[in-house]
Amino acid sequence: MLANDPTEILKRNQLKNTKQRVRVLEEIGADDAAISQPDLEKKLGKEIDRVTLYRILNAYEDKGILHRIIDHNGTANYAICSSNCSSHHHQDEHVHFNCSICAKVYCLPVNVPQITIPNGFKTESISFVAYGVCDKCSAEN
Amino acid sequence: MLANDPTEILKRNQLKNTKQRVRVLEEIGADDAAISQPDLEKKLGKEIDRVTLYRILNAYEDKGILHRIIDHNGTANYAICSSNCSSHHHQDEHVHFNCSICAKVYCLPVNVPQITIPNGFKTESISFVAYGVCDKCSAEN
DNA sequence: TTAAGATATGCAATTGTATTGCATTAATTA
DNA sequence: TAATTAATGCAATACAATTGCATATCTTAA
Repeated sequence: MLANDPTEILKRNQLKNTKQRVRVLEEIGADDAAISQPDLEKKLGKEIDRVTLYRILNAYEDKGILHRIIDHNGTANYAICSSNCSSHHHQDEHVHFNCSICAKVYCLPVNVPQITIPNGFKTESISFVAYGVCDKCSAEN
Repeated sequence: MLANDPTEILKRNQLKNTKQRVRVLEEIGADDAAISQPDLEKKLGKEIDRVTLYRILNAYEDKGILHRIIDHNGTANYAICSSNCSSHHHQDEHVHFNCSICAKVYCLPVNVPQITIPNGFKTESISFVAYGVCDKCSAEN
C-alpha cells in the first residue's frame, strides 16, 4: 500500500513486475541522494545485465517514475520522483546540487525559480544544478 | 588588438600560439550558439587530432576562455566566455537553452536567478539549462 | 637568426558509456 | 496452466574520453 513500494509503483505504471525492476527501485530508493548510472551498475552489475539496467532506467524515466539529472561531468544520475510526474512532464522541478568532492547529486528542497525566456522559445523542462561542495564534504575539510 | 582575436587570447592566457588552437577559437567564435564536441570534431577532425581537440578544449576551459555547457544528453558544448572569466570561476552565469529538435545550445541574455541553498552547501557555479524548442525550430513547425 | 628548452601534437592503445538485434526466459491472463 | 506478451542476457557494435610516448612545433635568449 505504500506509495513507493516497488510492486505498487510497477503496477501503477503497467510495467511487469520483475526482480530486476524491483531491485533497481529498491536501490535508488535506498539512497538519500540521486545515484549515478556507474554507481548503480557497480551495485547491481552482478544481478542485472548492463543493457537491462539501461532499459529499465529509460523505461522508468519515460513513465515519470525516476527523474534523470545530468551532472557536471555529463553523467546520468537518477532519483525517484517525489510526486505526480507523468511521461515527459516531470513536475518536481527542484534545484539539484552536485558535489565536486564526493560527486553526489542532491535533490534540494528548493524550487527552480521562474525566468523570462525570449520570444519564440518554448520551454519544456528546466535543469538547475548548483555545483560546489556539499554539507558533508564541507564539514570534513 | 581585438579582444577576441585568437592570437591575443592565447597570448593573454600564456598559451602557445599553434594553428590548432587558433582554429578551435575561430570555429567556436564563428557560431552564434554554443557548439558541441561532436560537431567541433566533424568540422576540425581533418585538421586536428581528436585527442588534441580534447586537450585544447580542456585547456581553454581551465583558463576561462571557454565555458562548457552540458546539454540534456550529457554532451559537452562550448561557447566563448563573454567577459572576465578566470580559471574555475566563470562570471558569465547566464541561462542556456537546449533545443530538443536541432540540439543546439543557446546562450540566452538572461542571468541565472539567485536562490537560497541549504546551510553547509558551498556553491561554486551554477548550470541553468532550459530544454525545449528554440525559436527557429518553432517557426518551422 | 638560430639553437636549446619547453610544450603541444599525433598516433596507438585502452577504458568507459550507450545502443541494437536476437534468442531465450519469465510474467501475466484467460 | 497454457498461450501470449514482454523482459532479459548475450554478443557485437558505436561512440566518447583518456593515457603514454615519440615526434614536431613554438618560444626565448644568445
